[in-house]
Amino acid sequence: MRARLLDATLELIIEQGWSNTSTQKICQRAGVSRGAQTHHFPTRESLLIASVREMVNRHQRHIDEQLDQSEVKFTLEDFFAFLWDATFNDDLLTIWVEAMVAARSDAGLATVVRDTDKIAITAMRNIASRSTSKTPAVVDELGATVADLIELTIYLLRGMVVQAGVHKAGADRRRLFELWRNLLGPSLRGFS
Amino acid sequence: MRARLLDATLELIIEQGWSNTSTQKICQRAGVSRGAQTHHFPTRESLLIASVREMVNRHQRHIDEQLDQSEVKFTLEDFFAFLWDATFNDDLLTIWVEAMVAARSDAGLATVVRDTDKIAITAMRNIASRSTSKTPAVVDELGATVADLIELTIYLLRGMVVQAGVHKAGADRRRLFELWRNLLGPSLRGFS
DNA sequence: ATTTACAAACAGTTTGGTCTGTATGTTAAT
DNA sequence: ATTAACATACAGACCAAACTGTTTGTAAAT
Repeated sequence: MRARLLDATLELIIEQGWSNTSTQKICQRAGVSRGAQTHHFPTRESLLIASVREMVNRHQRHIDEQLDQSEVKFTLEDFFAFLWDATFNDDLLTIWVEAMVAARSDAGLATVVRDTDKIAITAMRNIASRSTSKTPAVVDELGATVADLIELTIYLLRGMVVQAGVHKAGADRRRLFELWRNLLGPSLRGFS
Repeated sequence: MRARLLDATLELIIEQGWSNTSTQKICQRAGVSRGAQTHHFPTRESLLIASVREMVNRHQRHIDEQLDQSEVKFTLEDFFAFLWDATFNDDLLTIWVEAMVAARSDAGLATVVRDTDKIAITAMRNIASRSTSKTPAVVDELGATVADLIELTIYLLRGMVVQAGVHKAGADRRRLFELWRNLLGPSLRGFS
């Protein structure tokens, strides 16, 4: 029942956006009474936050499985492919951007988002470290670290997600992302 | 009176976000009766859209002035500095991101945003062409064009804006952006 | 005299949160 | 073994607030 509520919430955030996701719509879609909802989640905010947390957790578990599987061979190519998938073959980042934008004008939500965001970014770093050599220190003469490049890439993808919300066609985005990966090539060479 | 409404609208979008910007609040802040508001802008959407248009136009005028002034000396460094300013020393992009995210779940708004977005991006391209040599064709062996690099940069900045909404501190963002500029350097070398 | 600019009340809907009620346990006492 | 006390999970009505859009009214201007 909790699960049904969380699922319905995520669906609605995707379809109608953060602010158009009301508790009433959620209950209707989940086939749950409003009473049951308030029992499990006394406020709207707690429900939305819980749903986002749930999604992040699911994704995290999914990642862990995938990592445990491939164990050895995990190149930088793989890492970029992974980032792309997580961004555009999944609604994770769309929901996350919705949450971040909503958090800008909601102090309570902002603290939650801040914390989860840091966790997510360091998770990315850890994944990347599996595809690089042991010490992810300075990479090139510019003073860039692998962490920096990952952070830039994440920002880029977020910007692309915002764009994708309006311009559905994505062939060009794909090309641009590969271009970016190639631009990073020189800085990352010697690592993979 | 129209102007007062538009100003109040933009202020509220900044402070409280797109969806929390109601016509009532706008009227209250602008010191305008609700009757006057409905006279000039019959629907909420028309008012919000008009305010965004107004902001884009103001910015455009501002750009034109600045360009007419500097006329000759306008390097790529200048261009990146300009982009940074337009992004973080101005609320333009914050509002624009709010609009884009809202447009994802509002078909009517989406068409407006799409059009304005294309105009804005080509405007950026034109500005950049003032700092590059005449033919902005393929730049390097990767097949990147100047337009591609600009588009990537705009996406990056959008992602950073989303981030900035939650993490106010921006020293690190500044550093990352300069790193980005330097990464693009090799591809742009020979142009400025 | 007719259009324009503004004012203000109103209607209808939607919202989030509260409140009361009910059914199903579960524990503890006798 | 039965009863009393309490907790949990759900249902649904209710409410005050906020919202958008409409409508009616008024004053000024051309």
